[in-house]
Amino acid sequence: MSLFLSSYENRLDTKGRVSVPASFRASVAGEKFAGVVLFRSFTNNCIEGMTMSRMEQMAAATDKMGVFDSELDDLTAMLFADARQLAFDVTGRIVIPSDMLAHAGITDSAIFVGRGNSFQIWNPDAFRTAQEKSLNNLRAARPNLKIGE
Amino acid sequence: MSLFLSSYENRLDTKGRVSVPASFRASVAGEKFAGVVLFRSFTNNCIEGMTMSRMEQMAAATDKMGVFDSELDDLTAMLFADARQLAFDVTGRIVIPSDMLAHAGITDSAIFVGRGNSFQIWNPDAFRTAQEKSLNNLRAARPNLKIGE
DNA sequence: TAAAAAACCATAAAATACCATAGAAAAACC
DNA sequence: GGTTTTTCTATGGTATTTTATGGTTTTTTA
Repeated sequence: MSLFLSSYENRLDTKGRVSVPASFRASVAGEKFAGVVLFRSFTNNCIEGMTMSRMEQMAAATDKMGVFDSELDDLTAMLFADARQLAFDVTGRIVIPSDMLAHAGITDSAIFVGRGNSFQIWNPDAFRTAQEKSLNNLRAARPNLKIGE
Repeated sequence: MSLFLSSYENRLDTKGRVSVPASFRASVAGEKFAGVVLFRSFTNNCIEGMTMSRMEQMAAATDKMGVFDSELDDLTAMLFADARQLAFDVTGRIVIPSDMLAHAGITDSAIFVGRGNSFQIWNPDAFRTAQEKSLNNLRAARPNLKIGE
């Protein structure tokens, strides 16, 4: 799987269909499941997206914690119960379930935002506002990221 | 076996028949037993469900515990004595035994909840309450799940 | 033989596949 | 380098299939 990069704004049609950006589809190409897995973000009013194999990695991780371990119980409950697997149609579109659209406040168009190993889907205006805020936070905080050791 | 994802609410008819969600049936497709194994959850008022091969994995896992471990006695009693294997009918329905329905408080409709390598069956209202609680726990705890090593 | 379980049949709604097209991007060409 | 041709992408509409669900009949079993 190659990285999900850049942002693409696409329109939803009357049936809620929306094209997954071609570049994102290319990132999924080669996976055994030709589509994506979506779930509602816990932290933002947006939708989280990833490949099925990444989801399977998470399932494998929970197996290592013991079947009756309660620690990750809440997380896996939310993650798997809320997740939806959506296959691409012939032209590379998916239908985003209405509860997810509601959660993200998406109506007629959505923006797909690359996040490396995963991506997010936002209401375009909400995304731009959030980006502005992130930028201001960064300017205020001046994070001390070091690349060289 | 592919993952059990998402949640689906289905109705029970007068004979107690209920459709197993198509996507869950797809997850079972290819297994040597065309159906599911159910047992009463000991952590929640719900029903645990999985494939037969997953059940066999659990049997293998119990072998790793001490043969005269008293915990093992209780566990195997619940796991294997309580378990029922239910085959799909032609349209993909099963009849959930009445003692299990009683344990989960299910009457006229049930919600099938994906949990990755397994799934659960809940009374819909009870499930929504439990999910709400899980979400609140998550927001309070901010779990730090790492996929990459 | 009566009751329970399984197999069979039917259908409306929802999901999915199919077809078509205009514009944008990429490639080929002069 | 600029122009033409081709390919690809996003998007719209229609047709087909699948799914969930109800009811009836046949078979099993106790």
